[in-house]
Amino acid sequence: MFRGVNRLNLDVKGRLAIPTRYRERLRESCASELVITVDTDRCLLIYPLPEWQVIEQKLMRLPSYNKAARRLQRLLVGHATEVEMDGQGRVLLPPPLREFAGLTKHAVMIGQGNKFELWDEQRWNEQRDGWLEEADLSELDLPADLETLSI
Amino acid sequence: MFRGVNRLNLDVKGRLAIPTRYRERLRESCASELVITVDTDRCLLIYPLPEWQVIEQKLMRLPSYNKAARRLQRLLVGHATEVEMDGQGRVLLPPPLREFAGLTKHAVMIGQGNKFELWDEQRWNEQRDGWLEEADLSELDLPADLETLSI
DNA sequence: CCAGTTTTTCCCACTTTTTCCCACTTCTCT
DNA sequence: AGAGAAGTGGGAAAAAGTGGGAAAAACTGG
Repeated sequence: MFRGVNRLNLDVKGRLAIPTRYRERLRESCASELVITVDTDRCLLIYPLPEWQVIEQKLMRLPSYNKAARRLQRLLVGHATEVEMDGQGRVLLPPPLREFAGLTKHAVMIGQGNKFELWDEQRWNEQRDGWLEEADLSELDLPADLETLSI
Repeated sequence: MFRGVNRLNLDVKGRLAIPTRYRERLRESCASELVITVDTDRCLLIYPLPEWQVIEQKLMRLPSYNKAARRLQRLLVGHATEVEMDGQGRVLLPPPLREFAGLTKHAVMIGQGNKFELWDEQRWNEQRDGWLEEADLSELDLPADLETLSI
Protein backbone atom coordinates (compact mmCIF):
# COMPACT_ATOMS: atom_id res chain seq x y z
CA MET A 1 0.00 0.00 0.00
CA PHE A 2 1.28 3.43 -0.92
CA ARG A 3 0.55 6.13 1.60
CA GLY A 4 1.77 9.51 2.74
CA VAL A 5 2.37 13.01 1.50
CA ASN A 6 5.53 14.15 -0.27
CA ARG A 7 6.52 17.63 -1.32
CA LEU A 8 8.43 17.61 -4.59
CA ASN A 9 9.88 20.03 -7.08
CA LEU A 10 9.72 19.55 -10.82
CA ASP A 11 13.02 20.52 -12.37
CA VAL A 12 13.43 22.85 -15.35
CA LYS A 13 13.04 19.94 -17.76
CA GLY A 14 9.75 18.87 -16.21
CA ARG A 15 11.17 15.84 -14.48
CA LEU A 16 9.73 14.47 -11.27
CA ALA A 17 11.98 12.75 -8.72
CA ILE A 18 10.06 9.85 -7.15
CA PRO A 19 10.59 9.92 -3.36
CA THR A 20 13.31 7.48 -2.37
CA ARG A 21 11.15 5.55 0.01
CA TYR A 22 9.02 4.25 -2.89
CA ARG A 23 11.76 3.61 -5.42
CA GLU A 24 12.87 0.20 -4.26
CA ARG A 25 9.31 -1.09 -4.22
CA LEU A 26 8.63 0.29 -7.67
CA ARG A 27 11.76 -1.25 -9.11
CA GLU A 28 10.64 -4.63 -7.79
CA SER A 29 6.92 -4.51 -8.42
CA CYS A 30 6.99 -3.12 -11.94
CA ALA A 31 10.61 -2.82 -13.08
CA SER A 32 10.20 0.98 -12.80
CA GLU A 33 7.48 1.01 -15.45
CA LEU A 34 4.73 3.44 -14.49
CA VAL A 35 1.59 4.71 -16.10
CA ILE A 36 0.52 8.31 -15.62
CA THR A 37 -2.99 9.47 -16.38
CA VAL A 38 -5.47 12.12 -15.34
CA ASP A 39 -8.13 12.25 -12.66
CA THR A 40 -11.49 14.00 -12.77
CA ASP A 41 -10.29 16.29 -9.97
CA ARG A 42 -7.52 17.81 -12.12
CA CYS A 43 -4.68 15.90 -10.63
CA LEU A 44 -2.59 13.12 -12.14
CA LEU A 45 -2.64 9.46 -11.18
CA ILE A 46 0.51 7.37 -11.18
CA TYR A 47 0.18 3.57 -11.28
CA PRO A 48 2.68 0.75 -11.42
CA LEU A 49 2.10 -0.71 -14.89
CA PRO A 50 0.57 -4.03 -13.70
CA GLU A 51 -1.88 -2.24 -11.43
CA TRP A 52 -2.88 0.03 -14.26
CA GLN A 53 -3.55 -2.84 -16.61
CA VAL A 54 -6.16 -4.21 -14.23
CA ILE A 55 -7.91 -0.85 -14.06
CA GLU A 56 -7.76 -0.40 -17.79
CA GLN A 57 -9.43 -3.76 -18.35
CA LYS A 58 -12.21 -2.93 -15.93
CA LEU A 59 -12.77 0.39 -17.65
CA MET A 60 -12.85 -1.03 -21.15
CA ARG A 61 -15.36 -3.66 -20.14
CA LEU A 62 -17.91 -1.00 -19.24
CA PRO A 63 -20.70 -0.50 -21.78
CA SER A 64 -19.68 1.89 -24.57
CA TYR A 65 -23.05 3.55 -24.79
CA ASN A 66 -23.22 4.58 -21.19
CA LYS A 67 -22.27 8.22 -21.10
CA ALA A 68 -20.44 8.21 -17.79
CA ALA A 69 -18.54 5.09 -18.74
CA ARG A 70 -17.50 6.52 -22.08
CA ARG A 71 -16.25 9.64 -20.38
CA LEU A 72 -14.13 7.76 -17.94
CA GLN A 73 -12.67 5.70 -20.73
CA ARG A 74 -11.72 8.74 -22.72
CA LEU A 75 -10.28 10.54 -19.76
CA LEU A 76 -8.40 7.76 -18.06
CA VAL A 77 -7.41 5.42 -20.85
CA GLY A 78 -7.09 8.29 -23.26
CA HIS A 79 -4.48 10.09 -21.22
CA ALA A 80 -2.61 7.10 -19.88
CA THR A 81 1.07 7.39 -20.71
CA GLU A 82 3.80 4.90 -19.98
CA VAL A 83 6.96 6.31 -18.39
CA GLU A 84 10.06 4.79 -16.87
CA MET A 85 12.27 5.94 -13.98
CA ASP A 86 15.77 6.94 -15.00
CA GLY A 87 18.89 5.96 -13.07
CA GLN A 88 18.26 8.73 -10.54
CA GLY A 89 14.67 7.70 -9.91
CA ARG A 90 13.10 10.46 -11.98
CA VAL A 91 10.33 10.36 -14.58
CA LEU A 92 9.63 12.87 -17.32
CA LEU A 93 6.08 14.19 -17.11
CA PRO A 94 4.55 14.48 -20.58
CA PRO A 95 3.80 18.18 -21.19
CA PRO A 96 0.06 17.63 -21.92
CA LEU A 97 -0.41 15.97 -18.55
CA ARG A 98 1.66 18.57 -16.78
CA GLU A 99 -0.55 21.28 -18.24
CA PHE A 100 -3.74 19.41 -17.45
CA ALA A 101 -2.88 19.33 -13.76
CA GLY A 102 -1.51 22.88 -13.70
CA LEU A 103 1.86 21.63 -12.55
CA THR A 104 4.67 24.16 -12.62
CA LYS A 105 7.27 23.65 -9.93
CA HIS A 106 5.92 22.86 -6.49
CA ALA A 107 4.01 19.59 -6.46
CA VAL A 108 2.61 17.17 -3.89
CA MET A 109 2.62 13.41 -4.34
CA ILE A 110 0.02 11.55 -2.30
CA GLY A 111 0.06 7.80 -1.68
CA GLN A 112 -3.36 6.23 -2.33
CA GLY A 113 -3.09 2.47 -1.88
CA ASN A 114 -2.31 1.01 -5.29
CA LYS A 115 -1.48 4.37 -6.88
CA PHE A 116 -0.26 7.90 -6.29
CA GLU A 117 -1.92 11.21 -6.90
CA LEU A 118 0.12 14.16 -8.10
CA TRP A 119 -1.19 17.65 -7.41
CA ASP A 120 0.05 21.17 -7.88
CA GLU A 121 0.88 22.11 -4.31
CA GLN A 122 -1.29 25.18 -4.14
CA ARG A 123 -4.28 23.44 -5.69
CA TRP A 124 -3.89 20.58 -3.26
CA ASN A 125 -3.87 22.83 -0.23
CA GLU A 126 -6.92 24.72 -1.40
CA GLN A 127 -8.87 21.55 -2.15
CA ARG A 128 -7.97 19.97 1.14
CA ASP A 129 -8.90 22.99 3.20
CA GLY A 130 -12.18 23.06 1.32
CA TRP A 131 -12.92 19.47 2.24
CA LEU A 132 -12.21 20.18 5.88
CA GLU A 133 -14.58 23.11 6.02
CA GLU A 134 -17.46 21.22 4.50
CA ALA A 135 -16.80 19.43 7.71
CA ASP A 136 -19.91 17.44 8.05
CA LEU A 137 -19.50 14.33 6.03
CA SER A 138 -22.90 13.19 7.12
CA GLU A 139 -24.38 15.57 4.60
CA LEU A 140 -22.97 13.48 1.81
CA ASP A 141 -24.19 10.11 0.70
CA LEU A 142 -22.32 7.61 2.72
CA PRO A 143 -21.81 4.01 1.77
CA ALA A 144 -23.09 1.77 4.52
CA ASP A 145 -19.55 0.69 5.42
CA LEU A 146 -18.58 4.25 6.11
CA GLU A 147 -21.28 4.97 8.62
CA THR A 148 -19.93 2.35 10.96
CA LEU A 149 -16.30 3.09 10.31
CA SER A 150 -14.26 3.53 13.45
CA ILE A 151 -10.83 5.03 13.06
CA MET B 1 -5.25 1.05 25.62
CA PHE B 2 -3.56 4.43 25.51
CA ARG B 3 -4.96 7.13 27.73
CA GLY B 4 -3.98 10.36 29.39
CA VAL B 5 -2.76 13.79 28.47
CA ASN B 6 0.90 14.76 28.07
CA ARG B 7 2.44 18.15 27.58
CA LEU B 8 5.39 17.99 25.20
CA ASN B 9 7.82 20.29 23.43
CA LEU B 10 8.91 19.91 19.85
CA ASP B 11 12.61 20.66 19.45
CA VAL B 12 14.08 22.99 16.84
CA LYS B 13 14.32 20.19 14.28
CA GLY B 14 10.65 19.33 14.67
CA ARG B 15 11.23 16.17 16.66
CA LEU B 16 8.73 14.88 19.16
CA ALA B 17 9.86 12.93 22.23
CA ILE B 18 7.34 10.17 22.94
CA PRO B 19 6.54 10.13 26.68
CA THR B 20 8.61 7.49 28.43
CA ARG B 21 5.66 5.63 29.82
CA TYR B 22 4.53 4.60 26.31
CA ARG B 23 7.92 3.79 24.84
CA GLU B 24 8.31 0.28 26.13
CA ARG B 25 4.85 -0.72 24.92
CA LEU B 26 5.47 0.77 21.51
CA ARG B 27 8.78 -1.00 21.16
CA GLU B 28 7.04 -4.28 21.86
CA SER B 29 3.77 -3.84 20.01
CA CYS B 30 5.13 -2.40 16.79
CA ALA B 31 8.93 -2.38 16.95
CA SER B 32 8.73 1.42 17.28
CA GLU B 33 7.08 1.74 13.87
CA LEU B 34 4.36 4.37 13.99
CA VAL B 35 2.09 5.97 11.45
CA ILE B 36 1.19 9.63 11.73
CA THR B 37 -1.74 11.09 9.83
CA VAL B 38 -4.22 13.95 10.03
CA ASP B 39 -7.65 14.31 11.54
CA THR B 40 -10.51 16.47 10.29
CA ASP B 41 -10.21 18.54 13.47
CA ARG B 42 -6.72 19.76 12.51
CA CYS B 43 -4.83 17.57 14.87
CA LEU B 44 -2.59 14.62 14.10
CA LEU B 45 -3.26 10.96 14.82
CA ILE B 46 -0.48 8.59 15.82
CA TYR B 47 -1.02 4.85 15.41
CA PRO B 48 1.13 1.81 15.96
CA LEU B 49 1.72 0.51 12.43
CA PRO B 50 -0.38 -2.69 12.79
CA GLU B 51 -3.35 -0.76 14.14
CA TRP B 52 -3.10 1.64 11.25
CA GLN B 53 -2.99 -1.07 8.62
CA VAL B 54 -6.40 -2.33 9.68
CA ILE B 55 -7.91 1.12 9.21
CA GLU B 56 -6.15 1.69 5.94
CA GLN B 57 -7.53 -1.52 4.50
CA LYS B 58 -11.05 -0.59 5.45
CA LEU B 59 -10.66 2.83 3.88
CA MET B 60 -9.18 1.66 0.61
CA ARG B 61 -11.93 -0.88 0.08
CA LEU B 62 -14.50 1.87 -0.22
CA PRO B 63 -15.64 2.77 -3.75
CA SER B 64 -13.47 5.35 -5.56
CA TYR B 65 -16.33 7.32 -7.02
CA ASN B 66 -18.09 8.03 -3.76
CA LYS B 67 -17.28 11.58 -2.75
CA ALA B 68 -17.17 11.14 0.99
CA ALA B 69 -15.09 7.99 0.72
CA ARG B 70 -12.61 9.58 -1.65
CA ARG B 71 -12.15 12.51 0.69
CA LEU B 72 -11.43 10.34 3.64
CA GLN B 73 -8.97 8.32 1.61
CA ARG B 74 -7.15 11.41 0.49
CA LEU B 75 -7.06 12.92 3.93
CA LEU B 76 -6.22 9.91 6.04
CA VAL B 77 -4.28 7.57 3.77
CA GLY B 78 -2.94 10.50 1.78
CA HIS B 79 -1.25 11.98 4.80
CA ALA B 80 -0.28 8.78 6.58
CA THR B 81 3.47 8.75 7.08
CA GLU B 82 5.54 5.99 8.58
CA VAL B 83 8.02 7.09 11.21
CA GLU B 84 10.30 5.27 13.60
CA MET B 85 11.47 6.22 17.08
CA ASP B 86 15.18 7.02 17.28
CA GLY B 87 17.46 5.79 20.04
CA GLN B 88 16.20 8.54 22.33
CA GLY B 89 12.53 7.74 21.76
CA ARG B 90 11.88 10.65 19.43
CA VAL B 91 10.13 10.78 16.07
CA LEU B 92 10.58 13.39 13.38
CA LEU B 93 7.28 15.02 12.42
CA PRO B 94 7.14 15.50 8.65
CA PRO B 95 6.91 19.25 7.95
CA PRO B 96 3.63 19.02 5.97
CA LEU B 97 1.93 17.37 8.94
CA ARG B 98 3.44 19.77 11.42
CA GLU B 99 2.11 22.67 9.41
CA PHE B 100 -1.29 21.08 8.99
CA ALA B 101 -1.79 20.86 12.72
CA GLY B 102 -0.24 24.26 13.41
CA LEU B 103 2.38 22.71 15.62
CA THR B 104 5.24 24.96 16.62
CA LYS B 105 6.64 24.19 20.04
CA HIS B 106 4.13 23.45 22.75
CA ALA B 107 2.06 20.36 22.00
CA VAL B 108 -0.34 18.05 23.80
CA MET B 109 -0.44 14.31 23.22
CA ILE B 110 -3.71 12.64 24.16
CA GLY B 111 -4.15 8.91 24.59
CA GLN B 112 -7.21 7.65 22.69
CA GLY B 113 -7.42 3.89 22.97
CA ASN B 114 -5.62 2.42 19.98
CA LYS B 115 -4.04 5.72 18.98
CA PHE B 116 -2.84 9.10 20.16
CA GLU B 117 -3.93 12.55 19.17
CA LEU B 118 -1.39 15.33 18.90
CA TRP B 119 -2.57 18.92 19.21
CA ASP B 120 -0.97 22.29 19.33
CA GLU B 121 -1.40 23.15 22.98
CA GLN B 122 -3.22 26.42 22.47
CA ARG B 123 -5.56 24.98 19.87
CA TRP B 124 -6.32 22.07 22.17
CA ASN B 125 -7.26 24.33 25.06
CA GLU B 126 -9.50 26.45 22.88
CA GLN B 127 -11.26 23.48 21.35
CA ARG B 128 -11.83 21.83 24.66
CA ASP B 129 -13.24 24.94 26.23
CA GLY B 130 -15.46 25.33 23.19
CA TRP B 131 -16.85 21.84 23.61
CA LEU B 132 -17.62 22.51 27.22
CA GLU B 133 -19.58 25.61 26.38
CA GLU B 134 -21.65 23.86 23.75
CA ALA B 135 -22.59 22.16 26.96
CA ASP B 136 -25.65 20.35 25.91
CA LEU B 137 -24.65 17.22 24.08
CA SER B 138 -28.28 16.37 23.61
CA GLU B 139 -28.49 19.04 20.95
CA LEU B 140 -26.13 17.05 18.78
CA ASP B 141 -27.08 13.98 16.82
CA LEU B 142 -26.35 11.01 18.97
CA PRO B 143 -25.89 7.50 17.68
CA ALA B 144 -28.20 5.02 19.36
CA ASP B 145 -25.43 3.55 21.51
CA LEU B 146 -24.64 6.90 22.99
CA GLU B 147 -28.16 7.60 24.09
CA THR B 148 -28.05 4.63 26.39
CA LEU B 149 -24.47 5.15 27.54
CA SER B 150 -23.95 5.08 31.26
CA ILE B 151 -20.67 6.39 32.60
C1' DC C 1 17.49 9.18 -49.26
C1' DC C 2 20.91 11.80 -47.02
C1' DA C 3 22.88 15.62 -44.28
C1' DG C 4 22.18 19.21 -41.06
C1' DT C 5 19.69 20.59 -37.11
C1' DT C 6 17.00 20.05 -33.12
C1' DT C 7 15.23 17.36 -29.51
C1' DT C 8 15.45 13.76 -26.27
C1' DT C 9 17.70 10.56 -23.35
C1' DC C 10 20.91 9.11 -20.18
C1' DC C 11 24.46 9.60 -16.82
C1' DC C 12 27.94 12.11 -14.17
C1' DA C 13 29.19 15.27 -10.45
C1' DC C 14 28.21 18.80 -7.20
C1' DT C 15 25.28 20.67 -3.46
C1' DT C 16 21.97 20.27 -0.02
C1' DT C 17 19.32 17.76 3.16
C1' DT C 18 18.54 14.09 6.18
C1' DT C 19 19.72 10.69 9.40
C1' DC C 20 21.84 8.84 13.25
C1' DC C 21 24.22 9.00 17.45
C1' DC C 22 26.92 11.22 21.03
C1' DA C 23 27.18 14.27 24.92
C1' DC C 24 25.56 17.80 27.84
C1' DT C 25 21.79 19.68 30.75
C1' DT C 26 17.82 19.41 33.60
C1' DC C 27 14.65 17.28 36.42
C1' DT C 28 13.17 13.80 39.85
C1' DC C 29 13.39 10.67 43.49
C1' DT C 30 15.78 8.79 47.27
C1' DA D 1 22.84 16.48 48.05
C1' DG D 2 23.71 12.87 44.92
C1' DA D 3 22.57 9.46 41.51
C1' DG D 4 19.90 8.11 37.87
C1' DA D 5 16.75 8.94 34.37
C1' DA D 6 14.78 11.75 31.00
C1' DG D 7 15.01 15.88 27.96
C1' DT D 8 17.57 18.64 24.56
C1' DG D 9 20.89 20.23 21.36
C1' DG D 10 24.44 19.61 18.05
C1' DG D 11 27.48 17.66 14.55
C1' DA D 12 29.48 14.38 11.28
C1' DA D 13 28.55 10.87 7.92
C1' DA D 14 25.57 9.29 4.56
C1' DA D 15 21.94 9.78 1.41
C1' DA D 16 19.12 12.28 -1.61
C1' DG D 17 18.19 16.34 -4.63
C1' DT D 18 19.54 19.05 -8.61
C1' DG D 19 21.58 20.80 -12.66
C1' DG D 20 24.13 20.29 -16.67
C1' DG D 21 26.28 18.19 -20.65
C1' DA D 22 27.48 14.69 -24.08
C1' DA D 23 25.70 11.06 -26.88
C1' DA D 24 21.94 9.21 -29.25
C1' DA D 25 17.72 9.64 -31.60
C1' DA D 26 14.36 11.98 -34.27
C1' DC D 27 12.88 15.33 -37.33
C1' DT D 28 13.15 18.41 -41.46
C1' DG D 29 14.25 20.17 -45.92
C1' DG D 30 16.69 19.71 -49.95
